Amino acid sequence: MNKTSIQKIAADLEVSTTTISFIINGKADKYKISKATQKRVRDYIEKNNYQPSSLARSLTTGKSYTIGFLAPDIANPFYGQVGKHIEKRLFQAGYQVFLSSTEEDPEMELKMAQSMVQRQVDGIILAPASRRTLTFLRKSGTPTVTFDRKLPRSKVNFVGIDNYQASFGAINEFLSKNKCRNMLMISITPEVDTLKQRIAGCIDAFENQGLKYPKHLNLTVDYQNLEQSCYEEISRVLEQNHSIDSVYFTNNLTAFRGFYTFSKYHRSRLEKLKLISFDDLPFNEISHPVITGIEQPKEEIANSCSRLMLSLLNEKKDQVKKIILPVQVNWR
Amino acid sequence: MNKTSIQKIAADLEVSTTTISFIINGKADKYKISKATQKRVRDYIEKNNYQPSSLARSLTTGKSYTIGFLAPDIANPFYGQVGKHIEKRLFQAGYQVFLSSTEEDPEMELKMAQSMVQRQVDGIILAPASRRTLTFLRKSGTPTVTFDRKLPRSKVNFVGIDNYQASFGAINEFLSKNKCRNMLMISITPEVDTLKQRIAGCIDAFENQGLKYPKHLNLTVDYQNLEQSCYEEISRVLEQNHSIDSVYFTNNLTAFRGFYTFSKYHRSRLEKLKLISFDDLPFNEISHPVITGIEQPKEEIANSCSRLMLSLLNEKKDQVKKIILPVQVNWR
DNA sequence: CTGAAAGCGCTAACAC
DNA sequence: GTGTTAGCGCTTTCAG
Repeated sequence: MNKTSIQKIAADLEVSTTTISFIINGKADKYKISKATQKRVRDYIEKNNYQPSSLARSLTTGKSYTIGFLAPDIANPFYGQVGKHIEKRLFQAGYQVFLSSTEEDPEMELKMAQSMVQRQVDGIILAPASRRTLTFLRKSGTPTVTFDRKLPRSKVNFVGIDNYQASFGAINEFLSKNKCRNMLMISITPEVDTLKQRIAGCIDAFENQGLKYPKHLNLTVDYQNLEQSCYEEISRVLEQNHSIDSVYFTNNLTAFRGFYTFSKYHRSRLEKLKLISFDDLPFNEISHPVITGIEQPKEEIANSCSRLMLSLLNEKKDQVKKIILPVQVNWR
Repeated sequence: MNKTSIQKIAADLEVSTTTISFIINGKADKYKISKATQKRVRDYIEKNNYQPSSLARSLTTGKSYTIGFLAPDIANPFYGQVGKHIEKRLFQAGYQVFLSSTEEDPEMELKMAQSMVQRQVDGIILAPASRRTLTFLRKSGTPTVTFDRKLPRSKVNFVGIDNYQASFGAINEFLSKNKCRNMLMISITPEVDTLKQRIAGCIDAFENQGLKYPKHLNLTVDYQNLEQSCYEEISRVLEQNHSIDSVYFTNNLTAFRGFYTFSKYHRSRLEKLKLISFDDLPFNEISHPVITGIEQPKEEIANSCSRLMLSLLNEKKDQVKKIILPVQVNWR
């Protein structure tokens, strides 16, 4: 059992705790601990499977070498990938990352953030669902990097894309390429700025083409009840409107579930539609029909978040950075 | 900044640390702290945004109320979902879960497990990639629950399915239903027992039907290089063999990537095939053709893991449990 | 080269 | 009802 402690070793080996601490932390040579002592200590550690307590260490040093990662849903391909890459990156830098899903719930998010702060994470990377969390983090003095979502007028480090521009650009080009006019747009409840931006970008792209976006085709489905809600909304619109010629899924959730609905219940309509989605799932490539995808640079986002966090941690400059990365449209 | 401590409050408010500790930990009434004092302390805490240090608390109490979760890949739908549910469950029980991806790498897995033990997690739930990690965990005395993968002859708590039986049952029924004889089987490098069991189940199902499984159709693709490897292996077999009538994807990775390969490069062949996969992705339902899925009860697995862990934590009985859950075949 | 000792923030047995 | 105090396991300054 993990009862070994630095004191015990000290007692058993009749050396002082200092000596052991130095050896464990690679300062043995610096403090010129004799090779013999070093070996004795190392052997003992090896033999007794001793694991130094990070807790105690963190308590003394004030650093825990842990980073919290909060996203709405770790099982979502986008957040999952970003999280995984960040984890890998920071692990290489000596940090352990704690991933958690907030389920898009402000209470939950705040609680988790608090819990992490209490555990003295050195920093937090998050796709914020609520401003309260951010306020809390600022007050607590925790180095924070946000990604994916930018809350209007908040002064906090950010890594992500320009949702408005990305959406505008892609839809603009889409409209030039295809003679589509009646574009169904499917979004989840757009409390988050991200989705509002994407929707606005689309509408403005229509305008830019001298068209007017048909407002009744701007659908919102319920995040908590995606399958059912998709089915109802899509069916409703299809019954009313026979001239839909294209669909814009504004994120990967609506892309999959929306496509699913069409595929299962409105297959005949599907064939004739031009499809485009924000976020690009591997699935987009082999669906029938294929779906053009606006792809976020997940790995780049993860890298930037990691780098930014590390620089925050090391350099302590509290200048706020916004890193905006380009998207890539995969036309199909 | 987070410099407030219980001592500081004590000094400022001229009460003792004990009093504050009791109030924070909900023992105020038990120890009959006066309402007035309680209020003063609570107000102070509120106002100064005081966050008690879990580190210090854990150090004293020996409990950290954290659980580690290790899986090969959090971004994989199966592990991601299981992880997410466990997280939710245990969070309700007052525990925070730390999810991490091991990338199927024994070194990495061990390192992460060690790091977690050093942080004094109260327990670890993992889909083990290597026995070393398990040995380490046993030695360290950390309550451990494994899921998904069972290492032969290891005495450790386990939650999962019977891969052999599930595979056998499904393929057996598949063979009765469909007149298939030439079944391509696609697996990733089956170092893990899980996949070996699934393969064996399939082969025995053939035998059970009085058939002999055509060994050259048992394909193995490279986990690290899935896309390329799938392409090469599948193409190679298809060139040699024109009578393939069905495909068995032995996990969700080969299911998606295998289907992808067929869809992109061998579409014409795909139409005539009967498909079945271990693990059932939402995608299976709307692919063309559809894919029958052997579905693991992800939520049940998560629940059982959580319950088992909690009972380990509370009851301290070290009797080893193996919980085997049934699968469900979604015929399509 | 090594040891003594203070202190990180909190809990809880024991005192008053 | 509230205070005192001894740890929890580690780091690190200061002595020797």
